[in-house]
Amino acid sequence: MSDEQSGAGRAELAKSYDPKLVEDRWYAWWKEHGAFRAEPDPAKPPYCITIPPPNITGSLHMGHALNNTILDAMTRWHRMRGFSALCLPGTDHAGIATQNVVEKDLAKEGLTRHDIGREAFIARCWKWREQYGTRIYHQFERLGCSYDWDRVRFTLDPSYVDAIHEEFRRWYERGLIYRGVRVVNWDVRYQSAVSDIEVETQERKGKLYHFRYPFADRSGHITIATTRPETLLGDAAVAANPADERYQPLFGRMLALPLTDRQIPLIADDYAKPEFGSGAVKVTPAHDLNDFECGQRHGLPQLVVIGQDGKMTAAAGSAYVGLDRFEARKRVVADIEALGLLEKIEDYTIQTPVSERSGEVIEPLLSEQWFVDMKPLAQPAIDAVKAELIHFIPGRYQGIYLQWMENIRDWCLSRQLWWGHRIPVWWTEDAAATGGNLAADGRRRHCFARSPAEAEQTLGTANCEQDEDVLDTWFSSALWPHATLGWPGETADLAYYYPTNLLSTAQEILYLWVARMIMTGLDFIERPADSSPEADGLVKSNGMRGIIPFREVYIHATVLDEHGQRMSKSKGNGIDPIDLIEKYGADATRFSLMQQAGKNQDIKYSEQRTDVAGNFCNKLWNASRFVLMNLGSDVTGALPPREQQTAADRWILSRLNAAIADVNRSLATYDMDDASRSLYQFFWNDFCDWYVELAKPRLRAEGEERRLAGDMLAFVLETTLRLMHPIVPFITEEIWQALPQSAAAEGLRTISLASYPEANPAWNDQEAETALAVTIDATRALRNLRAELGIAPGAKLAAAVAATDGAVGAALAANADLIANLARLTALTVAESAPDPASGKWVGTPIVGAEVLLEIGEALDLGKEAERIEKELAAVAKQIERSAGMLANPNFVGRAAPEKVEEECRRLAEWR
RNA sequence: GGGCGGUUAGCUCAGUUGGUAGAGCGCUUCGUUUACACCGAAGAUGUCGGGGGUUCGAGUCCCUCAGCGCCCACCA
Repeated sequence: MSDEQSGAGRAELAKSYDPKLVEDRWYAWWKEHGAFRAEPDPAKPPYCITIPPPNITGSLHMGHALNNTILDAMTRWHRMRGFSALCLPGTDHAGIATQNVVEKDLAKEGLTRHDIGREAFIARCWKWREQYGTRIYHQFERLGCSYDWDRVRFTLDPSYVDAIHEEFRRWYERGLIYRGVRVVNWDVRYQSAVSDIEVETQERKGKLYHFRYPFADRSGHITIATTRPETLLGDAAVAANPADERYQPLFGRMLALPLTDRQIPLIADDYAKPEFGSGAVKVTPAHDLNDFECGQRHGLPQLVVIGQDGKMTAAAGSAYVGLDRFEARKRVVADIEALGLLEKIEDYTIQTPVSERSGEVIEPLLSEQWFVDMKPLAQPAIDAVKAELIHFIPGRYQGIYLQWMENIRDWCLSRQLWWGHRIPVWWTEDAAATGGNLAADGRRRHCFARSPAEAEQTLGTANCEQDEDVLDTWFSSALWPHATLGWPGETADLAYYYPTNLLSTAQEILYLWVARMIMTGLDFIERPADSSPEADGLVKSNGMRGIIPFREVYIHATVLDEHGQRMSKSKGNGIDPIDLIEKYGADATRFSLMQQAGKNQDIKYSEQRTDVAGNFCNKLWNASRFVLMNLGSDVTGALPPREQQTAADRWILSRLNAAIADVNRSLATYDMDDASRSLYQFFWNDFCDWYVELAKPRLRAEGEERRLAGDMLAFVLETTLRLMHPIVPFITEEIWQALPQSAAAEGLRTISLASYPEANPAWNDQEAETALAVTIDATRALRNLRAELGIAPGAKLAAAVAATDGAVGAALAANADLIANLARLTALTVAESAPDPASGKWVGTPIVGAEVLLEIGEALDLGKEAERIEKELAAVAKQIERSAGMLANPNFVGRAAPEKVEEECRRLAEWR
């Protein structure tokens, strides 16, 4: 950084704070000087966060802004506390999302991916990623995130491919990854399977159709109900509950399936619920998960009548083949009606599965896919959380996590896409092949291989091909914490930074991502049980300890718009954090987010809050400007010795100490709202409103007094800046650089590497707190008296404070300057002699431990004074009534804690 | 159908182990005291969603009802 930017020797700071002149400049400087670079350092404790990698298609939204501010604040906090703090950034290749944008690009040229072929398409994806995929990094920089950009990772990096291969190989060889024919969630638009957790259930208005299925011998019929008539063409049976007396005599009889020439049996299966409709349900094994399972129990045929393209297959019959599934639905209903088999149609609310990515109605479809057997992986992940090796914050998410993990189902891994990690499995139909595994069809063989050569070697034939599918994107993100640190290599980073400390994310990916990282971490990262701390993981059957990926999981709130609506592109109600940064600055944006980031489930974001946070930054700026303007060359910012401190000095140190303790405590528990509140109140109310005002006369003094006042101001301000820095990094750096203490900094001169304030019990000062409490109370009471009595602003009257409490009296006696200040702050004069209330020239009002008196003399407006006294009397009478009432209650006196009773006695005495 | 989180001033939200309800914004009235009008001073504003219980005492603990939101779930 050049001299004119360094701050030292600056003539004068601008009158109001302009983040634009500050933020980009400091970020560039931090980056250039490697302020956020982290290296394993045995002399320091490690602190590590691997940020949730945003999709390369993504741009910064409010959720990112919230989360990354939390991550950055935690990183900066630890870095300042002497940790080797690494916050590792990266992006996710986002299979479906990226493929979608690239396909849209192609569509503009009138092309589909099939026109250009797999290789060219993937090349286009890479090109797109180079052009747009790193935009979000710059946005993180705008936000002030102190990430180590030398370690940025992408889920398709060559080293990441190694990690994927290792993951796949281990699970494949253990038989956890298997090939299965199942009903999967089929996304018709992408023509790919999607996982259960990427399917969202929406309530949609639909119809419930009641059809009659005649018996094959024409001796009557059975009525069934369905919401998906087109699946009738694939029916393999009708089921009724075995306990259902209506159907008991009929089980085993055959029905003539309408619109087809097939006959299907009436079977008994308790999946049919007698109370629903007629109690009989049609069974379509290839197009419904329940029906599939039912079909397996009864050995029913699996007839696929809807194809991967969402159109009816040949198996649906010549009348329907090629029709879109929804068109076929209409046709089937019409044809059933024409046959006189339509009993009725009811309006019905259908729980409709919808693909989160495409918005298309999911088609349950029988297909062959790769799956992961999750149960053996889930168990350690359950045990580790139950053993509290991983903490959830807020704690309620532990239960939510456990409940889901205990009911986990197998994970469909394969996706029929091109952009992603291609499945490292090779197939052959070569009868001469001997290696690998025999597929279920008894014909093909498959094996794991990283390359064609490896496949050829394992299978024993060159006549083989790699699996066409790619892996679910979450298969790669599941490895994020350890893969970014170098796994499967045994790197220094992995040894030092793993397990990481914090994973903070949105609640909707608790299962999708968090749970899976826990499973992969515990499964893949192993350290000798005797050398690795118990808190890092669980001992496995092989005697090694499996290591957790992170110690704490913080689930942050969802940012909603000011009306409580989810922000979405389609509603157009989204707020762009970059717009906020442009308008109010990154610090204001961060501070307002932190103020709202408590343990709440959602945040209704209103721009007004950012505006207010901007005012706070301006206040910080101006108070700092005032301090800097009053520093002489003799001011070093060193804390004056205690005997040279005034009561106000000791008071502000006492308040500062409370704030330091509070902020540290709050950050440790992720109560970012409490931390922000403490900073705001300490700085604005204690420091600006009182301390700076009390310091003004001293700053106008000459010599030693002025220097001491300057040292105190600089000391408190500098400490406060360090205390605030994790939340508002830019403005604190800008001001800090201008303070005398920064010149003394060792190493790289930046607040981001300065030490974080720690609570110092020696600063607690009850006497100073008492002295200042009475000063503040008396000032307020006198101002109030002036206002209520309608005393003109210019009128100089005498004031006095008479202590009614010993400690208050002692504090006042010991600090004569406080009374002088009080007079200045209320524009009154100090009474020269002890006031004589009997003179009738004085009015008074009680405060805690004292009475304040104002010599009003002939200026007294009797009407206003009577009004004021009446109001005061009423308030006191109410207090007395309450205290007396409580003390007259034998139950209170007998059962309440003795100190509570005493407290009421004291109060009553005081009011009287 | 299960599970979870809210319901406190006009608005957005804090309220630690039960002991006289707080902040910011907004509102009213003053104020050009050379850090700040993105400011300062003073002030008004609450049956703490309803009902019941425990307790000397409940915004805080228990039960119940209402209403809002979120997550999970294979009922045609």
